[in-house]
Amino acid sequence: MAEKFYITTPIYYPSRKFTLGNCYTTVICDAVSRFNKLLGKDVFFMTGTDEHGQKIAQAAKNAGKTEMEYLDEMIADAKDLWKLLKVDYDKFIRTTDDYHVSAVQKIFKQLYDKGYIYKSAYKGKYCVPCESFWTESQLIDGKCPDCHRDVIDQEEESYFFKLSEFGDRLLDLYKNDPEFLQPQSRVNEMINNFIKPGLDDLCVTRTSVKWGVPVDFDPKHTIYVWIDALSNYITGLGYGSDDDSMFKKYWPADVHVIGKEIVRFHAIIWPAILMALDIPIPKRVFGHGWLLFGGDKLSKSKTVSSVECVDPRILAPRYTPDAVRYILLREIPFGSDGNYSTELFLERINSDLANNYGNLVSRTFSMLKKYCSSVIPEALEEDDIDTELKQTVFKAVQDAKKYIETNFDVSKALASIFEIFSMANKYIENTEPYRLAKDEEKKARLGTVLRNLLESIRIGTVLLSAFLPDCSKSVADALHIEKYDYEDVKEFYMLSAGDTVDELGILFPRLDIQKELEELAKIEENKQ
RNA sequence: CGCGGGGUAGAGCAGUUGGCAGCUCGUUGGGCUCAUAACCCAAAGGUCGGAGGUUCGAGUCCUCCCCCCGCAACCA
Repeated sequence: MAEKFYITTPIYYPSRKFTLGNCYTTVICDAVSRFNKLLGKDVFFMTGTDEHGQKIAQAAKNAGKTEMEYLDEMIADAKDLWKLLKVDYDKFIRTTDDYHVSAVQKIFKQLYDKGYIYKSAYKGKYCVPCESFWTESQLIDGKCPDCHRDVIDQEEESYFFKLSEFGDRLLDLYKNDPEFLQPQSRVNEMINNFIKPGLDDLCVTRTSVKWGVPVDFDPKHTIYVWIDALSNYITGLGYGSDDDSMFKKYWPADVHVIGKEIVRFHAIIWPAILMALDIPIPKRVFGHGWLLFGGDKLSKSKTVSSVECVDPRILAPRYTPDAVRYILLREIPFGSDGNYSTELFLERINSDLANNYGNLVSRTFSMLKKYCSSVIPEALEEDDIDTELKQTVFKAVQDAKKYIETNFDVSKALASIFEIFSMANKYIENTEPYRLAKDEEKKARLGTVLRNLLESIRIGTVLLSAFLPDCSKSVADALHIEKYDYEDVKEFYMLSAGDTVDELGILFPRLDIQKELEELAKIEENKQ
């Protein structure tokens, strides 16, 4: 039976439309998911939305809608976005789904029955008009950060989760399984900042927030974000429902991919909840860096400069979904932050997609048509230079797998694949097929060279299918590649000699960057 | 002294256990002509944030200082 692989994005909060930052996390997961499918694994990839809480209720009210009307629209938009970016998830969970709500109530009851949840009082600074609690550190000049009015000390009856009991077990977890939290630099941050000073119990219900899952045995309490949202990773598999076969099959998760801002919740609170429930903890938590936009985090809370156009809904149709996926997957180094700018995006399209990959495919197909009537030739010989090409290709194949499997390092994996195309471009220069074509006696050599090029393109393209599904499919279709399988990229000469390849258009037209920047600026102006 | 990350060529970044400072893009020059003014080769460009120290030798180890950025517990 195929090895299983369960990967998740966080569930996003739809209080605003999703940004490129949400796309980043999701596209990483999609690429890792697709790559593991390529490796033959039984993959389950889940994403979704966290739909409860004050801000959703407020956003719905502002829009003059009921919560569900508001949410259904936001979720439709989110799903359109994932479709646009070719995100091939297996399940989309909404925390308003019935099975999730009832499972969360069961989880809450289980924790309560086991003695991990108790009733007490939450003390905090309360803003009456905003109906919100704030911490000391959130206050601005001692006033409410939202409306800037005075806050009062207020107590509220609440249930608490005994997080404080799990410090030692969490330390053991990090110690015994150093791979658990990636990148590992975050482990120290967790230990020094949170565990060493001592964990406090966690307030897990609110009476002041109505839009949420009620505690079934004490309905004036609403289950607050932690237990509701984090549980999605297991309720989405049917945990706490009548049919938990998916849970049995796929849990524990192979990886939760998250942004670094929520590492704490996934490396401390979530494992503690699972420990309390006697459920195995996920194998890995990967906290990726941020897409920085002119030095700032590309978040929904900060306004994006109007000169720059960063809406994936505009970029993907204009420059292809693959191009958007490429910049997201390639530009951010493993575990740290990466810079995004429109200029960089356009330059990457030109240098990597158009010049390197697109042009390689274009010139190879063109020569094949001119010199071989588009018929795939046999490779009848092997020179040193051919061996060198093959070695580079095989190394890239291994490296791509290694980077994905050990670190989810999509950026380096993609760089490895592009090594193949760079090498193939050099190979053309060094073998000069256009010169061989002029000499009838060198026909066999010409055939070998073109065949080796086609095979390199085939291998690179199949690997690329995990990252850039559209352009790779065009190339694969033209070459009549039917199945995408990692086993097939470990060998040369898998294409059928004598088969005729199809015509293939330009994959990525070269862009005039100045002109595009001006065009995008115009689009941005018209939007306002 | 709260914790952590970072300061390396015009830009974005790599630099393993200390051993000739690298990569990509851009720039400049040359080559090729199959190709999307693409491709290939070469060159220019860095006092590795600053000051001390250890060492035969420090981007790398130690000390101090400066600058940038996150986190700091209930912000989804």
